[in-house]
Amino acid sequence: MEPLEIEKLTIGQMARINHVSEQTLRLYDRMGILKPNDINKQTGYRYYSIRQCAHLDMIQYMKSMGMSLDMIKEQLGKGDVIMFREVLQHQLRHLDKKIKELKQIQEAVKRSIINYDRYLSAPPDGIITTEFIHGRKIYCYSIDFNFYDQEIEVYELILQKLKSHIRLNNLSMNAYYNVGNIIRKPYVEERKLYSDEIFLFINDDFFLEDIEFIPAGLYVCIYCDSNYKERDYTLRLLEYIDHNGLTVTGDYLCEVVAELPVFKESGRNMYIKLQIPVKY
Amino acid sequence: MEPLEIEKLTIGQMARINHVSEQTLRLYDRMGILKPNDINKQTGYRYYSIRQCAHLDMIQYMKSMGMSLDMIKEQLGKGDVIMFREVLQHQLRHLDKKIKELKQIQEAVKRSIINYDRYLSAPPDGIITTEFIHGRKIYCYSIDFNFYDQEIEVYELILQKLKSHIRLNNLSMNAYYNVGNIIRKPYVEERKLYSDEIFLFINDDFFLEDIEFIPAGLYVCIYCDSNYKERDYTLRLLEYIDHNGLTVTGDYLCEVVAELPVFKESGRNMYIKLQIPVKY
DNA sequence: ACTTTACTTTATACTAACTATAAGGTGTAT
DNA sequence: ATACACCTTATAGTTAGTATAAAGTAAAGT
Repeated sequence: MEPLEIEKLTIGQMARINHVSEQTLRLYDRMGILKPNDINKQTGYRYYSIRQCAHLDMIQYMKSMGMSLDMIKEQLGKGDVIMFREVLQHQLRHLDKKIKELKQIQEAVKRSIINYDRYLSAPPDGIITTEFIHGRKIYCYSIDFNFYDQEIEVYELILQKLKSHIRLNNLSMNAYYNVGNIIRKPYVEERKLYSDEIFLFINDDFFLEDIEFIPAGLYVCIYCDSNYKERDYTLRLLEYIDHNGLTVTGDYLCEVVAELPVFKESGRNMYIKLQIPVKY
Repeated sequence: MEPLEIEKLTIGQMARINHVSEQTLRLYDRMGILKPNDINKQTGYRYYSIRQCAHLDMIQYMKSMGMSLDMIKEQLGKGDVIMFREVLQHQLRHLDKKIKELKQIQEAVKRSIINYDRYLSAPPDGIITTEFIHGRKIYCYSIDFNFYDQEIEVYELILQKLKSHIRLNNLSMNAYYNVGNIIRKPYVEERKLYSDEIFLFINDDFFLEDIEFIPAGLYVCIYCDSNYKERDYTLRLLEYIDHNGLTVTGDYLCEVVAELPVFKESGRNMYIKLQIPVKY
């Protein structure tokens, strides 16, 4: 360790022992947060006193609690002890909020990875499978026309509406990517493509009114790599049911398995799973 | 809701339905992240297709997971599906680290508030009290000279060394503000001010080797609003012990109760509590 | 057709808390 | 005397936008 002259630390020494950069110290000087003890009028060299480390410590401590330099300057300049406590309390609430936000994001990333793996291991496009699917909870959102009467572009408008709805009702955006549409059992039985609802899958810990439960059971499914094909594939699924003499036992669901990164800007690029509950 | 021409959304409409600002869309255009579908050569007006909402969604989704715009541009441009999963995994670890950091800061703020309250309710400077104090854990750090032989300015140098030590050993900076110095029992019994160790109080959940346990017991204490007075007040405490015929039962501790915001840049401004365990 | 209003364009500057660089002056050791 | 480490200021870059100005355009009302 270099020998230090305790009352005349150069900017470099001050920076080194406090683990900040010289530029940072110059910035603090210019901002009036920490002025050097002494400045040589001729050369402009800054000289700090070792005692100023305490001040710098305080700055770093306040900074570590998420305060801005302006706030710090204000607090240090004012010196109101009671006020300082309030600032700390406020900081505490702020941190709480931030941690919650990050945790939500983390949940979203985790679910995204799961979806991704589901996509990678999913049967190829166009294949009809019979699967046992566990019970799920969904939140339905009504639209004022038949989804299948419209051009596929209208899908975007519906999504926008749903997003606004979620925003307005302060619902968590977490579930957003697990969206789908539903055809109620009577229409399925009539072989009629009629849907005026879209839905979101809901996590168990995400509580909300108006949640519907989709029971576990056997489903015939078909996977599909573009929502332009949905209509066609749904008809295939219904044909399969008729051909095999199955009985429809509930609502049809079109579930988005994965929304893929859109590489070309030409529209949604998704892998969807069309499913109808049946019994033999 | 205004009527929208699905294939020719102006920048304002596009901004509104996606809840971003027009400037943001212009920025994305300039950065090449999201180019409008069509630009009028004469007027320069940007026109977006409703299908581009999907692209914007993806951008916001990736952003919500903490990716920078540059990363997003790279990912969208490259279109590597497997790579995307890795990016998500990386993001997950990154978020974990950030959450941990925030929690640590939160702990620090909480302790700071407690210290503050302790300070506000503490007896005034110079008063000698007798207190029962609970058991505590400390981490000691040796220095190579007698603390009391030095000018008080050397305290700063010791703190710097301690900070470096903590940093080098990857210890949590959490405990930093609860620092103090210790005089071992034999020296106290000899009424000699000799200390070559400083210590940090350690939370229960902060595990580490070389932790010492300071037992619970009765202490005579004196509070002190400046470390310039420590020597003097320690002598007063020893006099008090002699005068009342008490027996010293352990090490002397000088504990920093609160490090106050340093309002003037003239040095540390702290409230300390000097304490010696005794029996009658 | 004319005006008003709402909307669009570009360019520039600002935010926060630094970091990086250039061009030039200073301190000290050999 | 000179090499080298260090210091100075000034300027620009970073991120992901926001704010503003000055000027051009579209649409609606009259």
